[in-house]
Amino acid sequence: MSETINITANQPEQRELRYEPQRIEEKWHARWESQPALYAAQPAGYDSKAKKYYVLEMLPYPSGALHMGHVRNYAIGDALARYMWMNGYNVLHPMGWDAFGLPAENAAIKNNVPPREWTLRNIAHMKAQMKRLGFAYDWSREVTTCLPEYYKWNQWFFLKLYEKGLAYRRSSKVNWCPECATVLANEQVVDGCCWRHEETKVEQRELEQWFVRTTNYSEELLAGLDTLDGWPEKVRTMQRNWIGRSEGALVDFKIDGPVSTPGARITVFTTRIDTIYGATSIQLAPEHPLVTELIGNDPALHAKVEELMREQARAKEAGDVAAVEKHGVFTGRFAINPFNQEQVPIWVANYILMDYGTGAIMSVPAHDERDYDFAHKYDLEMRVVILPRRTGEPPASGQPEPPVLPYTAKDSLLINSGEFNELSNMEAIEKMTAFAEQNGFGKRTVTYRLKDWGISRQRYWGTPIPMIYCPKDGIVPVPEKDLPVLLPEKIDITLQGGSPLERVPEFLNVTCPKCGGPARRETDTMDTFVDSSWYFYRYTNAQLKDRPLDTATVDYWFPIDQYIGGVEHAILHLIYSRFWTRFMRDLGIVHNDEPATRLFTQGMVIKDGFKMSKNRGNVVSPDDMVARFGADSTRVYSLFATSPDRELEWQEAGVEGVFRFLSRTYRFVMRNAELAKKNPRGYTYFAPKGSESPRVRSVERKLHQTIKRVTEDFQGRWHFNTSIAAIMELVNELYGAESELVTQQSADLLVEVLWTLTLLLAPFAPFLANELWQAIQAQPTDGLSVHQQWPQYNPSLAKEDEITYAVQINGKLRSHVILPADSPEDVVRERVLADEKVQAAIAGKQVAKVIVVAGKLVNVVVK
RNA sequence: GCGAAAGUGGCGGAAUUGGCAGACGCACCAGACUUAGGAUCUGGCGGGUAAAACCGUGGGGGUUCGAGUCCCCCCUUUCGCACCA
Repeated sequence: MSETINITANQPEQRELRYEPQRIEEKWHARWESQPALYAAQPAGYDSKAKKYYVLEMLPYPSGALHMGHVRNYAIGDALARYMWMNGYNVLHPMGWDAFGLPAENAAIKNNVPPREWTLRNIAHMKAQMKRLGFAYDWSREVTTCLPEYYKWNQWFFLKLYEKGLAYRRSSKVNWCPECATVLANEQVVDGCCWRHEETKVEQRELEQWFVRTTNYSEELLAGLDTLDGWPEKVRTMQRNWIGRSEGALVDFKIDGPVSTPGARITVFTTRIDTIYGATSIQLAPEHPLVTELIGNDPALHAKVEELMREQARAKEAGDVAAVEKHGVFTGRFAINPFNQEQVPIWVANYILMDYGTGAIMSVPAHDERDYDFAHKYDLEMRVVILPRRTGEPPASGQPEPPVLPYTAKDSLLINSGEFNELSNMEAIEKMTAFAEQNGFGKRTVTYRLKDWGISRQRYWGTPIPMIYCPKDGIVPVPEKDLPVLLPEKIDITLQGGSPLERVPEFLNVTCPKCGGPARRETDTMDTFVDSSWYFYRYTNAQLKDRPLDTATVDYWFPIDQYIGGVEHAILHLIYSRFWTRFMRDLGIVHNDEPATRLFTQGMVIKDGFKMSKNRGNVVSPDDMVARFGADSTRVYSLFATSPDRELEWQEAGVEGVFRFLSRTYRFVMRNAELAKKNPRGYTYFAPKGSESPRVRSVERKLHQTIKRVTEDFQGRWHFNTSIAAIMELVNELYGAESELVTQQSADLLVEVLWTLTLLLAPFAPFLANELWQAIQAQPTDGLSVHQQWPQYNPSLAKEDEITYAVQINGKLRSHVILPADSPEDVVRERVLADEKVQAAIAGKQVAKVIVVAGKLVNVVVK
């Protein structure tokens, strides 16, 4: 690269014109460090009259070093922040660290360095990298989640959750990752494996855990998605599926024969009560509490049920639940269908889940694929109770061969269903649910797939849960005045046997706040997703000592105008933080329902077709790119290679191309900077006097077209790849017209071009833009940055004077005709038909039609 | 299996509403300047042809004066969901 070639080093006049990003960037980096407020989009107070804009990128985990995915994410956010800043907005653009988590403990074990030290060291390094890359963050608002100043408020929120009944403790089957040696939330299990250890199967363990009642907000979290039209549809769909709302009914089936509790029933959940006359068995989950009683003392049955249970557990671990073969066993007992008083056999089946609905279903093999498979295998009765109704056709009397469609269309028709015959499916659901309710054996209900959020983690490096267990008083919350519950510094971390905090007596042993007697502290810590559920509120006032946030300040800044991050957080972080916002709203400390009105999910950065990873050896280091090409080239390439929503294949040759473009830009501006200095900016428009060259007018037009294109990309689809391409085109045009542009006659325009070019570059290449901006000022610019004003375009100057019409004969391109832009249609038609090539092509034929598309094309249709 | 998105030169990608396919960049080729070039500048660059014609946006149909774009069928890739009763 250029630094190895130094031919011009002893030629001062040329040396000046060589683009040396390292020199420029070091210079501005130092300046921004000493005067951050002038060069980062640092917002005015929350009482500012200026319109606010809160742009946020997801905060990183301080793993050690930035990777290209970070750089891309922040390059997008930074471009937007700078653009909004130049448009006069009061811009909030903060950054912080999602600093708790397991890697710090692993590093502690491996390298014998305390997690805190490891984490803070990584933060220092990554922060330096961010600054070197020129991201304009307001570091006075930095949030680091592993510091007591922050996690104190996690604990405070936990106490509030507990107070409101939204945090509770219970024993339950939980997901356990043996690699992490801790519990995982449902959201953290992907295909039966740990979200951090994709190869590690999650086990099921029975443990006492703290849960947060996210399900209290199921309905609201779902309904809120409809208001988020600034979010990608994909993310909204994923959240809808995750919440999994399902309307249906609970129906009680009495158990036939003797039972220990008189009147014992099996309650099933169904969304298809209309098919209940086709229910030919009841299926229970192997863990259903009634199973033990129903199968009595038969050891063979017990063994069989246990086998079913194991099959189900294995299937869950394997992740591919649907592919597992259905098995079941008949309990020997029967239940009574409350609609027709029929006896139906009760089975236990491995495909029935205890944690959805009631863990019991009515099996309708004729209208449900799964039930059909099962019934087919065990030769159970199938009864068709619903048919498509065809106009004019009498109800079918014979029974079609199952499987039948789960028929739900408007023209469906019930049969074999007693008094409900002849109803359509939808009518039947209404009437049969009402019937069940009136007769006291059923009721309307809604179930959700969303579960409460298990937040206990048996790890050290997280927020201690502020709870105390007293032998006398039971569970006692730590009083607010005693917060924060500090993490002990000296600790021996291993991955075995429960939380490392259990082995720290001075942490574990406390006195009960109620009775003063000896008590035990909770040793589990909080899921780190608690930290990221509300961090963006803290940015609005990161120094606040006595409260997590100041409501008036939050009211000013929220909701976040633009949130930017990876789609991998579509469910986890983005559903927890939506919950947390509602929880805070109900506490009365914020007033918005949703944290962010717009969400943008950027594509991944890959290399050689794969995600960058150390194992694969295809990692591209940002430091290396910055050292070789500079921060500006690295940033601009990450925006230029493709549009921000798409996957980006990192190609070093592409970075070189961008470097060349920035070099060309640098040289053009610098070698004309003197002219700009001598001629103050006074351009209104370049009035054509008839004497200037068309090339000069062409530059003026291109200038305005470029402003238009870049501005529209910011306002619309964020296709910065085309914005940058547009600026490249402008620079190419300038090179072609330079000799005609540098005359005193065109000085006004040239000065305008230099200014505009510099301003257009500012959101993308801030170092270079500031350098060039400074170079073209007549006066010293101390205390000012390039981000003064976004350039405006003049539509009439952007318009072409002449238009080259494409001329087609029968849809095939045959000629071009140049005409004045404002030519009326009949003139266009006339001139085109008079064209030599057109004449030749239509000779001897009859012109049937001439289609004129104004400003673009003419199609002559001939026979 | 269900759902969504995407398939364009050697490569990354342009082409918001149907209107000149391949902008911009990479790679490559040629020329200029040079002692030199991996610097810089200028030009070329989908296939095909001497030049045309002609063929070209995953494949096959269709609508239209005109289709990368709209409709139908199919193929491939990526992502999401997947016994949710």
